[in-house]
Amino acid sequence: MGVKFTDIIETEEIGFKDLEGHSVAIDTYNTLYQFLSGIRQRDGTPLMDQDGNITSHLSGLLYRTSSIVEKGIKPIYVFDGKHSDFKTNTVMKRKEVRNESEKKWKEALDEGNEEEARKFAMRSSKISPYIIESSKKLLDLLGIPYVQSKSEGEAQASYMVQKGDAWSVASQDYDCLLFGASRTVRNLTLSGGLSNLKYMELEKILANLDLTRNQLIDIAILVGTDFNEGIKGIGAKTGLKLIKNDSLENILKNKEVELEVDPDILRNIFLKPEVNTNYEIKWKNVKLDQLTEFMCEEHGFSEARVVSSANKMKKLNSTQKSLEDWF
DNA sequence: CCCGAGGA
DNA sequence: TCCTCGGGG
Repeated sequence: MGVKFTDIIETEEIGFKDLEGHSVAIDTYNTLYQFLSGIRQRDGTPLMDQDGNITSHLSGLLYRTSSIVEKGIKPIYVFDGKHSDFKTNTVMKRKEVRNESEKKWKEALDEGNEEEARKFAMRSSKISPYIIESSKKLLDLLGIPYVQSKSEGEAQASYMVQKGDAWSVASQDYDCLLFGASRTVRNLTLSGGLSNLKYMELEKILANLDLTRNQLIDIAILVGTDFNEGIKGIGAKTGLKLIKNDSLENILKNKEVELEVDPDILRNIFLKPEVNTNYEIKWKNVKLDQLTEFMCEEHGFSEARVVSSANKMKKLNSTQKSLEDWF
């Protein structure tokens, strides 16, 4: 979900050409959730193999990854580690919504209401250990690097951009700005003939709003994040006005309200997140035999489609090889 | 969500 | 070349 900043943050329209040659650290949790909720039949049933294992995420991951590689983008997938204790409430709430939605999905199915069924099926999606493991296996076979975070995936991805190990983060959430990612790309999808890519640059956003990153974080804390509830009645616009004129501590004192967590602890979640600094980013060749074995034999995918996707992956190695040949 | 066939 | 739509696993 992330912090609700839509009302105060402008995004730039960009095209795939603007990302050509760049590496992108992808918020995997975000991406898998999109696939699991979106890739379904009309009545909400996800794609499944002959044994009943869900394959929606493998479908999405294979086709999207190969397509963005074909466009000259170099993906790095970043997986979540252990979430912060302060996120427990958010995680519990999401779990409750999932369970409720699963019930309502079944009910709608019994009533023969496909549209309703699909809506609730989408909300019932959950990322199980099987989903994670099978996704990592597919990435291995495609030769795409992935990095395991110690905490939030977005924190890790943002760190990698700060380090210069990735050019941009790809996520739907605004949280990466709080984590200090200088560049964030939204809607890194292929859907629709014309792409709907959006771009955010932290420096520009801060300059336009005339804020520091610390102030942006304080606005988020007032509005509410995955780690705290926020203050009732304060949205992005109000939060912006308040923080421009006063400190978070003073605002709270004047309003005679308290946060459930100490502000400095919340600030440090964004300013000093636990990250993995020991990772290797290397794009390798597709392991075609193992890929078809895994995707076609084990999970029932069409061989023609898998081979066609594998062919798109050659773009990565061709650009790398030509560089090696040069030196 | 993404693919690909087929029509405009 | 663009768009729609049915099916994918």
